[in-house]
Amino acid sequence: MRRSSVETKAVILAAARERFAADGYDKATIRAIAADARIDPAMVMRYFGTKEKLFAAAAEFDLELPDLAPEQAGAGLVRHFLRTWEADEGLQVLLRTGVTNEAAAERMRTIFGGQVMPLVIDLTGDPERAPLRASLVASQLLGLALSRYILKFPPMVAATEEELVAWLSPTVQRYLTGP
Amino acid sequence: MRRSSVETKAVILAAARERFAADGYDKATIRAIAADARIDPAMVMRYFGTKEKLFAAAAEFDLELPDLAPEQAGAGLVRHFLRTWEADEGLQVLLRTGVTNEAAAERMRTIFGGQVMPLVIDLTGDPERAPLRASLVASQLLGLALSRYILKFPPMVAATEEELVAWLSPTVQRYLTGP
DNA sequence: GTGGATAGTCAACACCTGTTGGCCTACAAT
DNA sequence: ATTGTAGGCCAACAGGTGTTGACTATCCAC
Repeated sequence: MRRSSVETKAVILAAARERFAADGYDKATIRAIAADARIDPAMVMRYFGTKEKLFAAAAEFDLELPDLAPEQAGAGLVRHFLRTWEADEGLQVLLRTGVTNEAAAERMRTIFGGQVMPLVIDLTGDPERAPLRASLVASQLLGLALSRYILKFPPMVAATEEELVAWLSPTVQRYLTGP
Repeated sequence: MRRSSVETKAVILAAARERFAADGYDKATIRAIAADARIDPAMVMRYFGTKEKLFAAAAEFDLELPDLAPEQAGAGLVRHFLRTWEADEGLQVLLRTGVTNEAAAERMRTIFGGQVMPLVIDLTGDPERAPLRASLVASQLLGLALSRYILKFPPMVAATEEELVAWLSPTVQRYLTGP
């Protein structure tokens, strides 16, 4: 079969995102990704050069935080995070591999540091405690993702979005703006 | 050199715990563990049979939750968790590999489900919501470990034990006994 | 129709993995 | 001193990994 270059590249990237998200960096082999894309492993190298570059492309990700009213920032963040996680595999890719891969961990740090911190400063006007506040928020949000989507604690899997928002919002709100 | 059988086995196990804790299951190779223990890789197989069995031995772990007064359960849990994490590599081993390994994830579920849930029932007398409460506690505690020890968010690394306890206790306390 | 570019395949490479069996070698009991 | 046992090492296996280069097949422009 013969496809256009950009089409094939997109197919490979989609397969890579799925595999990386499901298995992490090491277990997601080039051969498996190529098989998913119904293509020869050599094509993956042709289009992306190296496994690391393919990973970098697959882990492209942006939190895209919306504007949030100060008193609803906690609830808004939790809800936004849950939906982003389910809509975009990028976060899952990063978490699954960030645990054993320093480069992915670094990206995680810049994503949360770089995107949540400005929100905190905007909400509190206090740049000094903003880094810690942002990290606390990240700790709860990533703990949520870990227990619900990765480790799959049954009660977390069974909970509805609204239940989780109700339980976690006060926590996140306090980390953002509380004493 | 010649050591006693039990001695060598202990040396191997110690090296394995370190390697698994630092690198996770896949990247911690038998050869690397053997090199750390200054021994031939074949010895590892001789004493533990297989890599999976070696991992099972290295991931042996118990939370050993203490008795906690109801109104200090949150603070007590956070402090106990932090100290356990730093004293025993078992938790780190489990988290690093549970992210990409179903067997380790299962152990994680039974450890937190099986040990935190009774505490919740004891504190609240409400068995119905106990599983969700325990999972929420786990989400925050594991999120703490993830951001501080694995992803190494700088503000979380820099924070003192007391600061972290102060920030996280209200959260954990509310998950345990709050509305 | 013919040429050249471009999508795709194949087979092999060098390396690393867990795992195995045979071979030493030091010790303790006889 | 001899022997049996148990700790330890070596070399190799079979399979899987990322990566490479030569080769084929298809399309489009002329």
